[in-house]
Amino acid sequence: MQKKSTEKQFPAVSVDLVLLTVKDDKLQVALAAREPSFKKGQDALIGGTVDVDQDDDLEGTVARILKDRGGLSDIFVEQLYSFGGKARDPRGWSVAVAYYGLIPVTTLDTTAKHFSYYSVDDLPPLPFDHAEIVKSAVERVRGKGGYSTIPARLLDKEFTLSQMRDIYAAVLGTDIEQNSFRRKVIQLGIVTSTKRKGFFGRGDRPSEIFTLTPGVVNFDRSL
Amino acid sequence: MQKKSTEKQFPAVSVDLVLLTVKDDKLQVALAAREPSFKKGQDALIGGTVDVDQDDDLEGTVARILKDRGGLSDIFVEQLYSFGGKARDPRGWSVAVAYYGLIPVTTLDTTAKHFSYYSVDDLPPLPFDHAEIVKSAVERVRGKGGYSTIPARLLDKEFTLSQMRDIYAAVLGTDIEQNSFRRKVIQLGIVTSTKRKGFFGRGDRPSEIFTLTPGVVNFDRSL
DNA sequence: TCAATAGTGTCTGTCAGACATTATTAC
DNA sequence: GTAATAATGTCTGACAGACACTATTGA
Repeated sequence: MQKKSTEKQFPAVSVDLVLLTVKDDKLQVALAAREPSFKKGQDALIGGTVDVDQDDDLEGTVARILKDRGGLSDIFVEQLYSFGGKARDPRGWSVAVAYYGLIPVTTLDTTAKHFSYYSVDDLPPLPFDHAEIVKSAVERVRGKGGYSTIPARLLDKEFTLSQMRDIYAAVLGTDIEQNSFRRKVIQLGIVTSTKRKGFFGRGDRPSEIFTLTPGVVNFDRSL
Repeated sequence: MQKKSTEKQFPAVSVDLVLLTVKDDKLQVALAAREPSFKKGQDALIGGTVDVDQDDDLEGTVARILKDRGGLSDIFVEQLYSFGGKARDPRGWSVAVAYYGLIPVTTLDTTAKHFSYYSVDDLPPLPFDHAEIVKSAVERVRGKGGYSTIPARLLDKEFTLSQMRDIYAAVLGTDIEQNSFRRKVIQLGIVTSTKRKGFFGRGDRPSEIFTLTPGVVNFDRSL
């Protein structure tokens, strides 16, 4: 669509990722020091501009950024919202397509070394409208968390129901009754037993190890 | 962010609106004949490119388009999803920030004259990825419809509970039990009685006239 | 009177929350 | 044995769905 200099001007388009994990039983966001000259060095959302030559689509931009900035691939991400206007960046009209991603803390510990982590309830000052973007992401995850398997993306592939419950409690910020949780995730087929037992939990008694049942993402009943 | 000709190229950014209404007890989408030279005249989503000089932000773009194309203002709209990539428009990399809007059919009848209406379950061929965008919008409205007052935006300010139930049934595509619906919307304070009665419904017996209670948007229980 | 829609009363099965109880390990 | 966590049993109140019933109008 871009042709001559008489052509219409388009806004700058970037992708920003709210990368979330659960660390110390709290929902935390991974931030990275900015690399562009503007506000260089300040902790901000992991992001970058769309590259129309390299990227096939917006998801491609997200994947490229995750690879470049953190050496990460195959991360669960979902589009959040697009923020666009002339005021959000002093350099001019811009559009940020925001995504959020969920990643087990074990994956972050073994790969991405360059991130800083902050509890989502206690953020440092962030540039542009990044604070608002984080807030939206947390709202979305907390909102959908009660009736979807999205928070389970913060777990390793194999997990115990105690671990799963802890993750849900951390994401939702509430206590969850043990038996209700068990009944539900088992009855609705959300998890599948591996028939093996292990000590992944924190207890003395070994617990059954589960995996997510493929394909189950939403459930009607609430937690 | 745009400076010299050595500057990075950005994708074209446009806004597309899925304008929905309930007509003949069916959820329908309003389409307009395209004005740009490319595919001119074909029915497509109501949309246009962001104008960095005229528009303050994306919502401003939506408002301008609604005004220009249909003479409409103060319409309920909500951002849906952003579609971006190099393949969706043969002219090159583009980003469409999609919105959906809900409007009472009475408003459309008295103002916007230039739209065509199609049942969302029986769409004509649409350019670009507009069919996919409509599908997303319908999924979103159906999904959120069961536990939010969003479908009520398809009603006039004053309405009877029968009308409201008809709208919800049309949006969700299901029958809704009369008494459950009444109990719920009244108990949860979703509607407020005007204490007046009228014949807005389709029956012989006059029915109580309600308005939406301001501020109530989501409810925990399902329909 | 009847037809049509508005509105109410009530039963029942399901389920989340609460909480008590039993099971299996480490020490 | 005790401490700790895993897993199960069971009661209860809330509520959605179903459906019968009453109320108020036009014709």
